Amino acid sequence: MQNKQIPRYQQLKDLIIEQIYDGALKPLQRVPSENQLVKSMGVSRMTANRALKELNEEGYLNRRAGVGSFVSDFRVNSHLFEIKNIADEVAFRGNKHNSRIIKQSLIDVPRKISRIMNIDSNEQIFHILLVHYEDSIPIQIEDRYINRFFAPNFLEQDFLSITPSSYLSGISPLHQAEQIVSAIIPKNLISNLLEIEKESPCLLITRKTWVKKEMITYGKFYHPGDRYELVGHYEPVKSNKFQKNNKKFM
Amino acid sequence: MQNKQIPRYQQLKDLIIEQIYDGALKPLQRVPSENQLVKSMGVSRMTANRALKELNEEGYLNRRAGVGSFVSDFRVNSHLFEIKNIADEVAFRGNKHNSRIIKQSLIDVPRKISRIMNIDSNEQIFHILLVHYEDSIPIQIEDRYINRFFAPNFLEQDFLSITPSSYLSGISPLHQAEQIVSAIIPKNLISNLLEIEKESPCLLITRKTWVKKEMITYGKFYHPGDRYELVGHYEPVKSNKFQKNNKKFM
DNA sequence: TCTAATTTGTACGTATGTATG
DNA sequence: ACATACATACGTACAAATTAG
Repeated sequence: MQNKQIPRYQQLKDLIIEQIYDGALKPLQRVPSENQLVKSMGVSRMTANRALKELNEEGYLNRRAGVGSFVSDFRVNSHLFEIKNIADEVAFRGNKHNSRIIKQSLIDVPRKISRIMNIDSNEQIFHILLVHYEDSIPIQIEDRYINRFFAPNFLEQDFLSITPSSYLSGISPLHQAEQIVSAIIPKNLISNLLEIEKESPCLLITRKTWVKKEMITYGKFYHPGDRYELVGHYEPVKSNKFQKNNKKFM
Repeated sequence: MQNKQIPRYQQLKDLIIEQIYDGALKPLQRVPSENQLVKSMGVSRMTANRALKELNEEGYLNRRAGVGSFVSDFRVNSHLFEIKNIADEVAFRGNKHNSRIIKQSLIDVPRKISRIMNIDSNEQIFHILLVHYEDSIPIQIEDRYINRFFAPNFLEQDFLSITPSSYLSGISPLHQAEQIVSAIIPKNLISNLLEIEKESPCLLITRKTWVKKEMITYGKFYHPGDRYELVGHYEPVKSNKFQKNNKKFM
């Protein structure tokens, strides 16, 4: 612990976050206990406690009294938990999720994608187009481009058994994400795949995700307007009950 | 400080939150300093610090070193800051917001609203229907019901100069909110007011808000699909810079 | 401009309680 | 019963920011 301007607890946090992002600390792996940090880092127990406590609140770690502190399993639910995995959502409603792969290929970067993702246009990129079903009813079309260096084994994945979102967030937790929601009348290809009338409205979610300041995926997610709703529930954190409940999602 | 099961810092927090909700502590008002709490509550400074620190992080208070701790001004931006005020959004984009009031009245509770809001159907309720414009282009229709006991002076408000959202959250901060986003083709009344083609898609946001476990408002917000987007940007809290920046919104 | 007082921010040391294995 | 680890709590100290005089 050296730097003077940055508080020690923050330096500790940054150190651990860095190791998580670098892969030195992997999901579910144990991180040093408070007392170990006291010895190895030369800080007080309260300082170590604050660092680990805040990392827990921010979703990087899970802590259990009497057990220890562990890196969160971002595959289940990342700290960016607003970004939902469609399969989990369906399962949560007690229904059966499955999917149909329309395309899964390595292609030349389309002009538009090249601009959006800032990738050279004579590079190549993974593209996937698939339909998600809830109890055999189409509920989402996923039309997504994936940086090929981020997920080199993308083509070999079986996306019938694991969703692309789940696979991708297993490689590395997201650092940033952006979602834009709009209402549209989709093109014929989309309405056919969703098995809806030609002029029916759809929710279109355009999502960008980043890892280390680099855009990793860009995708469009189409939902039938009458079969899907984005639900948001907000309440202030009033008691530590909330934090404890939250752990169920980790 | 008495109770045994609940931690003292939590009891302190609950006490202050209660006073904010009861109106004993009003927005912008000063709350006791850490040292005052040490004396009056018989807790240690660290415990008082933890309570006030967490209330700050949760948005109830604003704290400044050398100055003190103050109740947040929920009128500007509540801790449920995901619930945006349309006028602020428009202003943020550098455009001019204005609105047109179609209805502003006290009516018998419609059957459907009675069920949703759990209000006796021979009671009365406020109803407002207005169109929000961004640079004179319709951007949102607000169709909202408001519990008349919560906002007794609702009819006397001039909603051309202050939005209903802003007025309502000035009465009391929200305790809970729910938003459901869907894509629809609106009825003629709505498409006329939004000045869009008959079969154009719209984003429909259905919003419920609660204060003290009681539903205070229920409303539908219609946006032209091609003129409005819900944008969400997510990134993990990596440093305390984030918290400091957040204060700008208070 | 300087000083003192107040308030928050950070940090250390210590102690006790609770949960877990 | 015991050791380990986190949770809470008290006491103390100094630094940084701000305000009042």
